[in-house]
Amino acid sequence: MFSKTCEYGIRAAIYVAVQSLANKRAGLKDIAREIDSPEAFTAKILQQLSRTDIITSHKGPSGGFVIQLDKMADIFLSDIVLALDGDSIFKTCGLGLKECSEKQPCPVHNKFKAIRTELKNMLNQTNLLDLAVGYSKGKTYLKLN
Amino acid sequence: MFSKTCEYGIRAAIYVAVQSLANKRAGLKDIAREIDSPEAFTAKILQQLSRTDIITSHKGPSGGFVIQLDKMADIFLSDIVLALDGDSIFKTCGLGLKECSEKQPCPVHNKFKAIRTELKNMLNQTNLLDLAVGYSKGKTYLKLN
DNA sequence: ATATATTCGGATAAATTTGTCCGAATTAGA
DNA sequence: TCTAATTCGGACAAATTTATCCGAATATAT
Repeated sequence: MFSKTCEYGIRAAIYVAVQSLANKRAGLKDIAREIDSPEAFTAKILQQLSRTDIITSHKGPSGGFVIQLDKMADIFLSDIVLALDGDSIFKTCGLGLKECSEKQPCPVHNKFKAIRTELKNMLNQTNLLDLAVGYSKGKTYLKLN
Repeated sequence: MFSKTCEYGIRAAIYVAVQSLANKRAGLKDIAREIDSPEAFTAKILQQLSRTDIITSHKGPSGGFVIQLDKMADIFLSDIVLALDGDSIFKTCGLGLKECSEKQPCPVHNKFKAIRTELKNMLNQTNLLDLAVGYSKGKTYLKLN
């Protein structure tokens, strides 16, 4: 469904959000440990999320990553997916046709459209604040225990 | 969503079904041309579909690939996906957690579950016969024109 | 029987994704 | 100001997916 980049990215963003809610900066090492992801690779992903203004980074001692509290409810999964995987999951034909449209549909065009619409809606409606709160309450997990 | 292997595989299977409905064998070259796929790669995929008994192959002159007419309505997209991509799309956690379950759900577990269920249902309900008939009627396309 | 057209299967190559390494830049704190 | 902790950015490496090549096996038709 999503690339590894995107999977790690979403998990990292949730963890950063959680820490931000507690007014703490999240450092790379902590993040990688808490979401069980490769550190250097995660660093790259955090950079991307930083460049796309989803998270804020701070260099130097006691540096780390933060998500602005007032933005948190307005950052949706779709924003993260778009930043990391691009819009292919929202647009690309299920059978890989370069041109697939109402006028020239692939054999599964309409059946896929329905599911993609649901996926799109879900990603557009799920924000980081809710995900972070759920995790903080111990209801969800970001790695296996 | 699907791998290239699976995209080509579904398109190839539909084309073979179409030819089978017209009581013709579909040769590799024809298939690759008509679905716009790399020939040698498509050959590998057809082999896999043959080994998993989704299509039948015939060697030698005027050989090629066929789908039994009486099986066609009972071959579903899910069968092809399973044969080529395995069951990961049906099972794997949306955020890549190795253990993700009701007891220990990732933050998007339930939201993904709903969509995956719809996808699963769709793949389980869509058979090759219907797809082939739609294509034969000129309603759908397997490559860009 | 022989020639020919085809699929089969193994090895290999190219492209992409995933992941690592390391020095540079930055910044907080002593 | 100096040191140390951190992110940044570029180059590189490994793994996986996608794709190609070619000889072997097989079957048709002459």
